[in-house]
Amino acid sequence: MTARVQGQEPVATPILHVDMDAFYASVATRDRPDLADVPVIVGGGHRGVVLSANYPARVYGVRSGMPSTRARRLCPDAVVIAPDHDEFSVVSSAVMEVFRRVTPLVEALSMDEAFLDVRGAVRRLGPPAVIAEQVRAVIHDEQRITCSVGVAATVSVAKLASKRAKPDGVVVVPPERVTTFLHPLDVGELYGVGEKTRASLHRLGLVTVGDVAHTPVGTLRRALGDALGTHLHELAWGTDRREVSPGRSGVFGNGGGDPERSMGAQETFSRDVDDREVVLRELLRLTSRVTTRMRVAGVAGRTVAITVRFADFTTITRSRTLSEATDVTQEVYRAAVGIYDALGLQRARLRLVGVRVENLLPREQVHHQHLLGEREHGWSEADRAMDRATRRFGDAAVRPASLLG
DNA sequence: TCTGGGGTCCTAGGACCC
DNA sequence: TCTGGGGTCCTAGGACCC
Repeated sequence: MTARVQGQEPVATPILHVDMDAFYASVATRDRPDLADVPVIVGGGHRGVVLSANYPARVYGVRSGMPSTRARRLCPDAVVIAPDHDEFSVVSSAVMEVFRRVTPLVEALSMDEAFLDVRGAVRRLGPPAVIAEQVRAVIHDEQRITCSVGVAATVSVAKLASKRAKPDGVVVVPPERVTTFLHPLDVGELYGVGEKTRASLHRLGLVTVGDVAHTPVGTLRRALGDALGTHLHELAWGTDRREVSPGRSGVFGNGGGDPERSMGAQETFSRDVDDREVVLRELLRLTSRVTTRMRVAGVAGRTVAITVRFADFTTITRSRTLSEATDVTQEVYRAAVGIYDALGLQRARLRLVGVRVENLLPREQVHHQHLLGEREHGWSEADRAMDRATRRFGDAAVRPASLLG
């Protein structure tokens, strides 16, 4: 397949997937040459998980997402560093800026990886593989961290290629070598295939990507559902046509500015909790965190959902849709408490609670039927006053009375 | 002292409407 | 005395990704 743009020669492999190597660990140690060859784990507080492990730590089997207790057992000598999220976002922004110097067609998938469509840059900068090396050199010079790049005709193949390139390399997969590249891979490598789906596929006797490719779509759809079945078959042949979309990052298909999104916050208690007052205070904290972010983003939402995780790790979510979208702390909190009380938990031991607001839309689109002077209006004013004070005096300056002390 | 926190999308069932 | 069909909204849960 070749991509064409008017006035430009076709480019066989216009898509780059750039992925930082052990991003958090690399950033955390870039000023610590003494840690270069020492196992390093970022994250992993009390009841936490590993955010990132450098390559020396990975030798011991440490992986990101692993419970920190297990990681320390595997590698007791590892240096554990607390994450500095502010620094991560600064580096992330700088890296994304490097990408945008190459092309405006950049889709950030997360802090540390992005797709680049470079078909418009080849005249200026050279073939995609050359661009890939330039990007790597610039990031290394400016940020002192390494990254790996996959180069291919499609985003899904580019993503798999960057994994193959790790660490600190480039892999180009030309169109004529796509199936040769894909088919020997384990099905678990495909984007969207996790533990459960991999197990389902294994039960069907499908172990490699090639196995999936040579299975009728109908079989896959019956086993995995319409969407996933169809999608995996495309991925297995490298025929997925999803474009790089600079707007939003979507997991499946091409989203293209879909407004249906959510914002939430959740927190694991340092010790399991069975006291209603403690839970409610936490719900208020989390709600306030979420609604503050919503007001900054200029969005409101109609559906309030809470998550409750019990001591045994079973997790439930319950939601309630309001008649009107809101960004008012007290309204979201009232809904959250209503949902919580409806659960009727009698001193159950809770590990975590969370609050999420869904069905977000731009605040301008919320039509207010509230009468002036109604209570809601007062709460909204109070929120905005809090926001202003927070901006001027910082987070600790202003908070609901029940969160004091 | 196992198992974070921020998200997205899909599925399935029930209610409700035409 | 046998059961329609969509379509949309809402809710709950599950799977997945980084």
